[in-house]
Amino acid sequence: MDSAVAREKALDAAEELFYGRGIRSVGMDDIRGASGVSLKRLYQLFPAKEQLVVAYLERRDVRWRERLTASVERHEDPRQRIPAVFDWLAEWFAEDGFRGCAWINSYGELGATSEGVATQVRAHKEAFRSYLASLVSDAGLPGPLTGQLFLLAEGAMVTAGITGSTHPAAEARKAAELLISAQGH
Amino acid sequence: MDSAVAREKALDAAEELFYGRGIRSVGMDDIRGASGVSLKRLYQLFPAKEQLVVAYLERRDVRWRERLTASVERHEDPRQRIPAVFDWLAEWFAEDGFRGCAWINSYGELGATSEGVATQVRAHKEAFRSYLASLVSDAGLPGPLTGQLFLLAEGAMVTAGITGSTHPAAEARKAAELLISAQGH
DNA sequence: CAACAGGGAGAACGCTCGTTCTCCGTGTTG
DNA sequence: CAACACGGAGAACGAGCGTTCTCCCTGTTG
Repeated sequence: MDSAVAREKALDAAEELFYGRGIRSVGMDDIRGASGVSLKRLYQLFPAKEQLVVAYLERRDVRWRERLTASVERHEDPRQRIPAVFDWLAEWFAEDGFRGCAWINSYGELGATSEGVATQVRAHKEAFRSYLASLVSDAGLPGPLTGQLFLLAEGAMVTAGITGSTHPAAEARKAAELLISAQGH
Repeated sequence: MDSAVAREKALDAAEELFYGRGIRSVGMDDIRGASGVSLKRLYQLFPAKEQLVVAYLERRDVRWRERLTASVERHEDPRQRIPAVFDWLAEWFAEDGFRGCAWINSYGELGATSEGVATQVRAHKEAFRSYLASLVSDAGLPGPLTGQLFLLAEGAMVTAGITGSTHPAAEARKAAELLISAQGH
């Protein structure tokens, strides 16, 4: 088995297990069992568990933002792209096995003890925020709206994760529209 | 040492350590060391670690909501009470050792594996939401505003926790005011 | 064929941790 | 004083886990 393939299999298993059960409750042996990648190979690819965790967060970040932008950019009109963010959140919340935001969860679990994890989480949130900023700017809306939309999105993710409902996405979308029409020129 | 006193000391230590470092990274022996309550006594008071965790979240919930309401209710005018929620969040975020919302963090860490913790978290968030609902209703504002304010507050807590800044509270307050004037009659 | 590099299975190691147990000292009660 | 309940200190136990090591098989190279 190719080294790149083993790496992907390991990350697939890591993503499913870490996201579904939390990071500390998943052992390296669980990763081996779920991925079929031997411990020896796992430790060649990721010399310590923390590096596997960071790699999991990194790959998920890339994919998550790709999915978001692909969905949002189906709309040509920059004014429609902001509500589309919340529509995509609703789709995400409805997925099987949704358990909240992987980065918020990881931060709650390891933010205080793992610098690598904390850094990944901050980078992901910063990237999301700056994507929102670009949407706000492209729509000709005032910059301070960005932070407000960001808070609504974060609140929706947390609340959907805790309650298991998709409704926060619609609530946040509605609030976003009101904020836009209150502040758009 | 009185049993009630030992219980409070144990909970004091639990609160400081669990909140500051995460729950799984704190051992019962750490609690003993920080509280001065022997292991024997700890296990008399809380037959398993999970029960100590739940008791920590319960006591913190009561105190957190007391502090919030005490601060909010210094304002007589029901219209001023909603912004006051966000002002109090700003004070909370500025406290030494602030590391985000204890319930969101606990949920990220243990929500998937501990039913007791998940239940506590949902109860706390439900209580907070229904307090907001009462403020909205007392101010004569439309019910759907509640969910929007709730999302702003949750987003602010998460973001303040991750970034270490108090600014999300002010952003959320500003957004809340705009939503109120957009929807107030 | 001979030598060897690579990798798999899984045992082993060392540490942490939740929980329980042992031993001992102290204070109280009759 | 005698008997005993209570609680503290900390050892002990058993499980889980991150990480490494051993042993063996297989395929490749000269």
